Amino acid sequence: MSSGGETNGGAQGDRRAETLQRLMEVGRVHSGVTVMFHSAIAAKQGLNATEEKTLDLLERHGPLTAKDLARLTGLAPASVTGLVDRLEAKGFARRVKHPTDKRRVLVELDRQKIGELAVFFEDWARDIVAACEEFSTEELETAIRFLTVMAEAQRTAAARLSS
Amino acid sequence: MSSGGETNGGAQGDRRAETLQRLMEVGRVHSGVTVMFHSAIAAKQGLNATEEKTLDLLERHGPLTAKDLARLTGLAPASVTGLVDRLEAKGFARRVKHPTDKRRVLVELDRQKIGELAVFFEDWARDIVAACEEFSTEELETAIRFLTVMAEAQRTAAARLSS
DNA sequence: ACAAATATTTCGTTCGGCCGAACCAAGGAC
DNA sequence: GTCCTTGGTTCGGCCGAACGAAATATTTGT
Repeated sequence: MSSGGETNGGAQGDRRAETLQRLMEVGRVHSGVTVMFHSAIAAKQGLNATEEKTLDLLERHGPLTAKDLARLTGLAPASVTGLVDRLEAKGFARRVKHPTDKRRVLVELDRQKIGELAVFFEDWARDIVAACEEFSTEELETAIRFLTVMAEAQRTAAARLSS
Repeated sequence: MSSGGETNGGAQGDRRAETLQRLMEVGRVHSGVTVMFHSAIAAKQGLNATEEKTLDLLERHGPLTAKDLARLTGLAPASVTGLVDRLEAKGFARRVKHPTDKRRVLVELDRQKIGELAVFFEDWARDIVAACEEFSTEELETAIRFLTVMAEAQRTAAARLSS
């Protein structure tokens, strides 16, 4: 499938370089739009960046204790209390008793609420699917592979920056 | 290139549906990572969301007056003064005299500073290019097309949400 | 049983960023 | 020239969200 062969100094190399150039550019634009879309959704539900991030953490890890959240978000314990209060007030999460340790508080997503939220994505998803019609299934497979690789690269880059 | 043909009720349709399913999933992950990467960069330079957005506006529109910025960001005029003060203090933009109207203030990017900032992206860009080696040039062209289409869909979705 | 450790909340404070109102210029109309 | 409008800034106040320290509740260790 892949071409490889970097040592080619001719017209093919030029074409590839030019393609990469365009890819970076369109990738930049795509990133910008993605961020905008994301923050538009957040704004729509009255969530700030911290709350958004917390919901993502809960999505990925399942229920977490306040201490875990403090660690993962980088907030002080006292701040987590307020954060969870807000999420509860808005209906996105709730406190539940820890099964064994009564000191701890588990915070879990309100699946119901998250589900309702999916309505926002519906016409977007429809647009996406419609837009995909101009791609063959093989091309979509390529896109999947591509997005996977890019996601990984960005993840490591983000980690590098945060350290 | 494109397959079309939706009315096929057999195995091919199943495969395509399943592919779309995976595409949505990997797209979701990619979006999340993109947002993280973006905010990691912003944090690294001590920029908040508003400042980030403003730099993006200046990037896209070129120099803007304070009034324009107020309109485009949705901030009150008084807030724009503070915003531009911060951007100036951090070296990302500067006030310049309006050529004809002495009342107005043009805000323009500091290209120098933006350039220095590109250093942050360098090893990231290298990773990207390296990661692209496993794709043929045709596949990259497909990725470009795909990203372009997705960007457009997200742009309209974001606009729909914001209205 | 009691002391030390652990998890979370409460309380009081601080800080950043936004706003409205008042306040200067600097145009533009008459 | 005078007056009104327009573009920006200054000032004072406000609010959300973060913090540290102290308080509370529960578990663990001896």
